[in-house]
Formats: sequence, structure tokens, C-alpha cells
Amino acid sequence: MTQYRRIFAEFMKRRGAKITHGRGAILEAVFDNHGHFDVEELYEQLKSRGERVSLATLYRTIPLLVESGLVRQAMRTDATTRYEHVWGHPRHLHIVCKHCGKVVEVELGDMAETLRTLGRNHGYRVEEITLCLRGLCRPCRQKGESDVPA
Amino acid sequence: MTQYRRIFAEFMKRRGAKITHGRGAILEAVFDNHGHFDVEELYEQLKSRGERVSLATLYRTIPLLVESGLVRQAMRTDATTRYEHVWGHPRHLHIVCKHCGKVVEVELGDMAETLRTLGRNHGYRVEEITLCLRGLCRPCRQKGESDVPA
DNA sequence: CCTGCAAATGATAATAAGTCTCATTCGCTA
DNA sequence: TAGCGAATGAGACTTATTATCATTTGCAGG
Ligand SMILES: [Zn+2]
Ligand SMILES: [Zn+2]
Ligand SMILES: [Zn+2]
Ligand SMILES: [Zn+2]
Repeated sequence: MTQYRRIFAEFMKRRGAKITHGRGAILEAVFDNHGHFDVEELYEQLKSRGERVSLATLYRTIPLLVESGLVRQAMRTDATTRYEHVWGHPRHLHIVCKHCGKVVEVELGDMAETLRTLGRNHGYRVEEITLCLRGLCRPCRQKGESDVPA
Repeated sequence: MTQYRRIFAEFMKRRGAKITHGRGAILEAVFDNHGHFDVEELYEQLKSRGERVSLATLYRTIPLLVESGLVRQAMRTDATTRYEHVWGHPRHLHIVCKHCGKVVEVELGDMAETLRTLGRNHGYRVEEITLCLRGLCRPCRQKGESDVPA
């Protein structure tokens, strides 16, 4: 049994929730996916593995994964919410190209603690840090941003 | 004529867009509103001033205000996108209470330049910085987070 | 000050992410 | 292995945002 599966199992037991076949399949798909994904993509990924999990179950399970600390909301694009698994990845910020959508991840490093302290100084216990930079990547600047976005 | 109106007028001329009565009214409403607002709230604000501007026009005008640099997307709540006017305000981050929704703004200060440099080192020209901390404010921690959120 | 036309508007239909409902199925505990 | 409460799937529903299109309006040029 993988580590993340053990973590999930413990979380679910603590919560009095059941580990069904669907939830297990979702967990596996999430940890097979090392990039950012939205619900629709996860759904397709599951279908292509031959798993029959309804969209409703996906929408119901993702909050559990987030609450367990295994997954987090990575970013919101114009239309959808994109997620990523957290376990096994360092805390990072995202740099997104406004034109082509390319995303670079950079570790937060010291900044995480600095920001938690900042929050504490204002009376907050910080649980999540969302840091996103948006601009143009070099190729898009050189091409004059004239092409159709990928 | 206010400064922001002049900025908007120049931007619109450069863009070959017209300054209609509706767009002017939206601009005024946006700059009378010193907090965060979503489209629906702006719509109500305009109605209460006796301005008849359709929701469609609001949705069409806000991107122009954002592109002009006068307004920016402040944050996404679960359902809606919230905006704030930028001109006249220092760049800041948001600290949001997960339970009651209270928001504190803290100036970015040096961090803004640090982050722009970080982006540059990865090949990006950074145009927007979104930094949001989420957690629990002191009152919500003390009340045990047991109440219904405001 | 008028004219003409492209751009803007309003009303409303369309789209789509996410949520809710409820009858049926399934994990889990004993 | 039985029984029950939780979980599921199918599809209805909600709602923020976008698209459509006939009508109106800002404004450059005369
Ligand atoms: Zn990431
Ligand atoms: Zn790019
Ligand atoms: Zn703000
Ligand atoms: Zn609070």
C-alpha cells in the first residue's frame, strides 16, 4: 500500500467516511498525474483507465482529498479550478504566461515562513499560501505575442 | 476631470474605443467603491444611483478597466470574481479568514520587486502578482470556528 | 450643427462549472 | 453473512459569464 493511500485511509477513518472503489480510483489517478488538472481532465483520465466514476463522485471526492492535505487547489483559470497533489511536492508558487499558458513552478523556500509570520502578525493562523505571478514568457515576448495562444 | 477619468480616456482613445455614458458611469461607480466588489454588487450600486446600465455592458466594460490598469481582479471567492480599483492604492496581498471571510490587506512592499526579479530569472516579464493567505482569524479561532459563517 | 457608420448597448438565449436530489447500491461493523 | 447508513449515478438544477442580434449612439468628417 502506498504512503498516500495510507494517509488517505487514516484520514477517512478519522472522519468516519468509507473508502469505496471509486474513491480509491480517484486517489490513484490524482497521484499518477504529476501536473495540474481540472475535474474534467481527471474524469477523462479515469475513463481511459476503464474506471466508471461519475462526475458527481469526482466533485464530491476532491474536497475530501483537499481536506486530507493530499491535494490542493493550484490555480483558477478563467473557467475551471485546477488541482495538484501536494504530497511529495515542495510548496511552490506558479508563474504563468498570459499568452501561451506555460506554467513554471518555483519553490517557496524561506518565503513560506515569512508569509506565515506576516499572517500571524495580523492575527491569522495561515493555512494556505497562494502565490501566482502572471506575465509573458520569453518566447511569447519575442514572437510579439501575435500568435494564437496554444 | 478626475485623474482616473483622464487615464481611462487616454486608454480608450489609444484603443479606438468610445467613451459612452454607461462606461463613464461604471468608471465612477468603481472609484466610489473602495473595497472589493463583484459584478452583481457593482450592478446594484449603479441601479441605486439611477444609472441604467445592463449587466452585459458591465461584463463587457470590466475587462477594459482591467486592461487599462485602473482595476484588477482582487480574488475569486467560491462563486464570483471580485475586483478592486488599483489606481491610488498600493500593491497589496490579501489575508482571508476561511471561516468568516474577513479580509485584511497588507502592502507588498519590497516583496513586489523580489517577485518580479524571480520571474525575470525564469524568463518571464511579470505583470501581475497575486498573493493570498488563507487561514483563521483570531476571533474565529477563539470561538472554535463553531458558528455559522457570516 | 448635421450625417453616416462602426461600435456599443440591452434583452435574452446559450453555455458550462458546480451543486442538489433521490432511488439504488455498497462498505463496513458486528 | 446481515443490516444499515453512507456513497453512488443519472440527471435536474443553479448561476456566473458569454454570445447573439436588432436597435441605438458616439463621434469623425464635412
Ligand atoms: Zn503546481
Ligand atoms: Zn508564453
Ligand atoms: Zn484588496
Ligand atoms: Zn474569521
